[in-house]
Amino acid sequence: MSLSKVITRFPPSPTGFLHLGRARTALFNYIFAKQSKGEMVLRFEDTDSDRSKKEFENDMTECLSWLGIKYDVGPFWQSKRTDIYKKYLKKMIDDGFAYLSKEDPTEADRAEGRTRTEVIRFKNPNKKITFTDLIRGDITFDTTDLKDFVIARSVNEPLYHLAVVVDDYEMGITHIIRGEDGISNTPRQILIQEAIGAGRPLYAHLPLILAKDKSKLSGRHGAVSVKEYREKGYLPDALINYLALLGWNPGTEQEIFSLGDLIREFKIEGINKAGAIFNDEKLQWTNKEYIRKIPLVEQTKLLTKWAPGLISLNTETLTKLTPLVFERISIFGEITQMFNDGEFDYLLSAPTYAPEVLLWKGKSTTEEVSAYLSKSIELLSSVSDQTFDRVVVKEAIWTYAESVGRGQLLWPMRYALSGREKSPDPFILSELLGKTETLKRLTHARDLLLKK
RNA sequence: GGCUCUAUCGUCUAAUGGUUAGGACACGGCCUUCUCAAGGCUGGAAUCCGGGUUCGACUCCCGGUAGAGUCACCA
Repeated sequence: MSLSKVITRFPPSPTGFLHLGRARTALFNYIFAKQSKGEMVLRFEDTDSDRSKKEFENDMTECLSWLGIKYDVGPFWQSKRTDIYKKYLKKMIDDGFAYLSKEDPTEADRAEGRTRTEVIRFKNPNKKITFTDLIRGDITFDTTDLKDFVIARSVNEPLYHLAVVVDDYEMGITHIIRGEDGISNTPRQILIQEAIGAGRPLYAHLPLILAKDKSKLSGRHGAVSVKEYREKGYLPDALINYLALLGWNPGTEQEIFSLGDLIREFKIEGINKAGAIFNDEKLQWTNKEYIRKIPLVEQTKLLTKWAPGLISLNTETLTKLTPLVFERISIFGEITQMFNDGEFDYLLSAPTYAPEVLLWKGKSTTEEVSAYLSKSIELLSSVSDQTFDRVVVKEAIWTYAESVGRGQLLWPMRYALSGREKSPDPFILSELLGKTETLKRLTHARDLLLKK
């Protein structure tokens, strides 16, 4: 039992937008730190100045905050810590753990612009290293295969492994929770730890998030950044929920977890060993579960946010429309899609259509349908416009509709109101449009048939 | 290729020596129904292969096979 406080870290290199795999790593680090009453450090590993961009740093900070993943310490920038690395580098050289190595650039090196003639290499003791992974158990490597690897271009230009080890040591990191692709980096880093006299943190290597082809999920697989999922209209809580369950489960049949639930119930031993394929459909289902729990007023705001063209509708209509939309979408982007597909056009203006479409399955004649419409107009006219809602409208025409065959009336009625083959039912449409507009559209349809 | 990791329905997973191998997503069918959804009911679908250990292996051991990760003066 260690008495020291748990300190985890999330060390992205700002060379791209925050992607799902890294977000999940951050999530596990955060959850683990929180449930241990510990802290998480944020550190930008930007020693590669060519590839690191401020834009990506900002994206990472924003997405983390959007997801609700908070860091307690930092952020740190490795590019600002050169002096610290320099100190360790010099000591390692003095102690004989590293040395200046004369390099003779090969043809390939020259092609890649490596013309440096001196670098700092680690003096490999060539031994076997065994470390315990919290998820996988003992893992042994023979470091001989690593040769005398380069740890810095010069004392002022440290490379990844050196910077990581020094930082983890200086920042008091107790647990390194990272992706499985970090396993092969571990022996190198342990070697450096031993050289600088740092203790060994505990390791936990998470299974990778895989694409459909079972390879590591990456940019070439399409949308993989948190930013893109945010823009598609996913909820942060749903993304968190899905990501957490990809590779971890509580052993119960519970599928929905808030961040708080996760902090409470997470057990690092419950993490799986095998990589997991990222499945958009399950994510969508998860998102849908969350979307449904949003209060109506909030949903209505969301509706106009994702379909600004609806803003001209009055509040009452929007409020009635909201549940109709939310019962069929999984992500907010579908609202925009529906709007662009014209699914709400009937609310904004009277539809236009060819009169023939009013004949249900072609089983009735123009004369019959116009008569059905005339009768329904007559029936609806007697309904008070104060109580013109879906229940009353249904009551008013139901008996008649049954007598002529429901579809014979309901189909042309719905089509006359919406101008679409797929839409809410005619009763809801009537309520949405109001008595005046409903009668106007039905009359128009009837006249269209008579003229024919 | 070397090293390392992994292996239960199509996918995410439960079952840590004894279950008709469970759940979720997805898919099929039925009900409801003027359409599209939603909802209810329901169905099909898995322990990679071969040896052990054991009264008994999804589970433990060994060997295959397959997949993945990693092998930079990137991180």
